[in-house]
Amino acid sequence: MNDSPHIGHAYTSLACDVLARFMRLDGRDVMFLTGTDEHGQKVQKSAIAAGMEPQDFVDQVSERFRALGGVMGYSNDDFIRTTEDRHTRSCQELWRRIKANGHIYLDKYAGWYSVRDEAFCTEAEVTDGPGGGKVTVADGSPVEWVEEPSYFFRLSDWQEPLLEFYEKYPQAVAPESRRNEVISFVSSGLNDLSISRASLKWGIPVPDAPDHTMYVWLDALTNYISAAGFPDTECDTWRTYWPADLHMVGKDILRFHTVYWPAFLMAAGVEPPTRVFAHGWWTNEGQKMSKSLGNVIDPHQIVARYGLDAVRYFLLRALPFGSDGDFSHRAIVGRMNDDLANDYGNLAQRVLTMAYRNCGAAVPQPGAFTASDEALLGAAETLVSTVRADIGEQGFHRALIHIWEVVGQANRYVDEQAPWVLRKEDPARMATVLYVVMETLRHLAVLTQAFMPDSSGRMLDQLGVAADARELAALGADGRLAPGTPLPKPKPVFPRFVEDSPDS
RNA sequence: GGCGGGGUAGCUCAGUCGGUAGAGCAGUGGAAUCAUAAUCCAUGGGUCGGGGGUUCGAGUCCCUCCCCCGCUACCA
Repeated sequence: MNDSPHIGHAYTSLACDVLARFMRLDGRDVMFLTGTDEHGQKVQKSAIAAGMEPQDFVDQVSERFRALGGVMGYSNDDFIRTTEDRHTRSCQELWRRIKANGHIYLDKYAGWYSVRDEAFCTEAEVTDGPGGGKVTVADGSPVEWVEEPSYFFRLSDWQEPLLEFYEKYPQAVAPESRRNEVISFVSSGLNDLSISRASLKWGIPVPDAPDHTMYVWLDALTNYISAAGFPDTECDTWRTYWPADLHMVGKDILRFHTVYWPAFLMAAGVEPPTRVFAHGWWTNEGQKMSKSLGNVIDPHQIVARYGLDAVRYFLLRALPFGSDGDFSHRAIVGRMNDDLANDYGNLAQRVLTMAYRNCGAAVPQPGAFTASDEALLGAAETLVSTVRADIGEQGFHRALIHIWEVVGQANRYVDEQAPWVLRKEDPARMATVLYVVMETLRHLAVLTQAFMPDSSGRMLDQLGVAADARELAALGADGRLAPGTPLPKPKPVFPRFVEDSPDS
């Protein structure tokens, strides 16, 4: 972390947030962790470039990441910084255990290091750069020659155990295509990994060898167990939450999380996390985002422009989770207006307004349900198990598609039943119809809470659903809306996005 | 070079065990008028990247070629 957060950072934690919120609504005990990794040469260089001391620099940048959580509405339980004491203790203990188990040895490193990638490179991975220096073949990052004493991790010993691990836990790397990549990489053989730098000061000192600083990825990855309480493996958080059920990462850091990290942990005798999900990257209006192009999307700006819940919805609905995607104005406006305002928001508005005006501003009293009524209610009540399964495998976009199938079904039901006709001809039947849709809306709003907490909460307010009756357990026939419950005057929940007129 | 994933309606994409192509958006026509002019219905003659093959029949299996993306390797 050496700069301000952008949409990619926001996306990673957003997915975690939706998952965490959904699990909590489902009665699960969740620990949702995020934070900042603050060590290494890259950070040190950025600090110098900014004319600051490293600590002051990371204080500032970390604060921006913490603030992002407020802007995006994250419900994280902890926020860890790798410059905290708890993390230093944890890292050094992890090192000691790996070393005590015989997996670390001292040697000399002579080779290339990419500061930008924070990775060591083989001779084959570098080439002559345009400016005369050497750069990586992969993305042209400058590399520098490093020749110094270094501690090494015997990664080469972990090829078989890792392959067995992937075999034993088929879900350990997702999506499937990433799992293939990782297995293919590990199968091709692993080299021992340099895990300390003698020439770097901004980092965690190696135990009993203070002139060495720990490799930034060994340091950074360890944050997960630091926050879980390591090395105190008797504490509640550790016993409850480790091994982690999921690490959510961008595809650029897949290897660190699925090869190095489980190997480090196994070498220390600690159980590795059971799943790592690598999500894709965003482009901006079809273009790769980069600082030099100046088209990096700032989460603050899009939230200010479109609203938080619209952004949250769009990011998770626009593409299959795991794929790359494009953020475009046209696309997000389409989702806002079509899915949110027209289909979902207007469904609520049209029905709530009728109930408010024609049923004494209260939840209507339903009569006997017809087959049509039962069909819609059944679809709504079945939804929870579908969505639970989707989210359980991080299929966020599938979950939303399934929810919106019921939104569409409800709109068709309203048109077929035509409660505005029933109002004159059969008010009792109208009350039943309105009740059925409101009960459907209750299910929809409860399920969309994880994605759009604020809007969904307002919709539940308008349905007269009590604050303590909004968990998944309240879904189904047992938790149905109580007829006679007073309703507030309906207000649109999802605003349409109206373009500024070009001549104004 | 190897491995993996793709190339399907104007756009974004679905297409299970092979049976003569689907959704959403956009467009067109209509219905309705409760509602955020929001909804609903009807309407999609696309060589399913090219070519060849298997089959009674292939986006859907096999071969080959082209293009895109990812991982990985190599460059005497």
